[in-house]
Amino acid sequence: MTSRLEALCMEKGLKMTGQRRVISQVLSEADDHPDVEEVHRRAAQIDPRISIATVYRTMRLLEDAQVIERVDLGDGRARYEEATADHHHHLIDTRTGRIIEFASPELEAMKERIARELGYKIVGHRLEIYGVPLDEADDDARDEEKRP
Amino acid sequence: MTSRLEALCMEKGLKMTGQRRVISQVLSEADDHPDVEEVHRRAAQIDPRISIATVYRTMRLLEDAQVIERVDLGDGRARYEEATADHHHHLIDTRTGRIIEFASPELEAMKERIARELGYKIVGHRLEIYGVPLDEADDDARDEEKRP
DNA sequence: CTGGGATTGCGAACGGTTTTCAGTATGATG
DNA sequence: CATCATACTGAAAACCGTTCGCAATCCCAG
Repeated sequence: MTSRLEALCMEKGLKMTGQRRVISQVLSEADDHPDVEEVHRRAAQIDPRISIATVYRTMRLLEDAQVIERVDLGDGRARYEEATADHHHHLIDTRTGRIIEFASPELEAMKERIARELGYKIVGHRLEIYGVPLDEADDDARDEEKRP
Repeated sequence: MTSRLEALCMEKGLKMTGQRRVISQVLSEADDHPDVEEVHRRAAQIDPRISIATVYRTMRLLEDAQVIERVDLGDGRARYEEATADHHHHLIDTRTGRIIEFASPELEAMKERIARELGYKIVGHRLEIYGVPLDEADDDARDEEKRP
C-alpha cells in the first residue's frame, strides 16, 4: 500500500527508495507535529536500519519539494506537518504542549493590509499563540492571590 | 556617563561589573536587533577583554531582568532588543534583512478573540511577516514572466 | 581595606543539524 | 533481464550557536 505522501513524492518525480517510502508512510500517518528525532523513532519501528542522517536529508528533500512544511515553534528543533493549500497558524498549549491549528481569513487580510501600508509585499509570515486553557487560567488567578 | 540600560540595571539591583557596563552601553546605543556575536563584536571595540561567554551570560541576565527581549527571527540565532512596554511585531525585508517594527491594536484584539474562541487565554505570542518592498516586488513579476 | 560570594575567561561539552566518504541501491538503458 | 552511471545511505566527524565547569579575578558590604 503506497501512502498518501509516497504517491505525492512519485508525482513530483522523486526517486523512491525504501527509506523514503517508510518516512513517507510515517508522515502520512502522523496527525501531530513530530520533530526529526520522533520521525526517526517511528520510522525505525518499521525498518530499524534507517539512520537519523537519512531522516534529516529526507525531511529537507520533502520540504524543498513542498510535500511537507517546517514549523518552527521556538523550542530549538524543527517540527513538520503535511503541506496544505491553506495558510494556518498554531496555538500552543503551554501546559501540555498540545498544538491547535487555526485559520482566520480576517487575520490574513489584516496582515496583508499592514504589510501594504509599510510598503511591502508579503512573501511569508508566521504567527504563534501560546496559551493556557481558559478554565485552568482560573487556577493561575487563584495562585496569584495565594502568593504573599 | 552611565548608559540608559546601565541605570535600569542598577535600579533592578544587578551587580554592575565593567563588562556589564560595556554591554549595557552597547545595547543602549543599538537601534537594530543584534545577535550575541554582534554585541560581542561591538563590546570588544570598547574593551577587547570581554569574552563571548560573558556576553551570553549577560544577555540572559538582562533578559531575565526584563531589561531586554529576545527576538527569534527564525535564522537560528537569538537576537535582542530593548524591552518596551508595548507589544510589537517585526516585518523582515527578505532582500536586505532590514527589520521594521510595527504594532496593531486591531491585530492584538483579533488574536485575543481567536484564542478565546478556542478556549484559551494568551500567555504569549509572536508574529513575523517576511516581505519584499512593493516596488521591487514588480521585478519578481517580471522575472516570473521571463522564466520559460 | 579586607573577605568572601558573585563574576569572568577559557576551553570543553552540548544538542540539533549538516557534511564527508566509502559502500549500496535505484531505475533508465540496451 | 543484466548493466551501469548516478543518486542515495549509514556512520562518524564537523558544525554552529549556546551552555557549563573550573580556577582566577572582581565587586562591594562591612
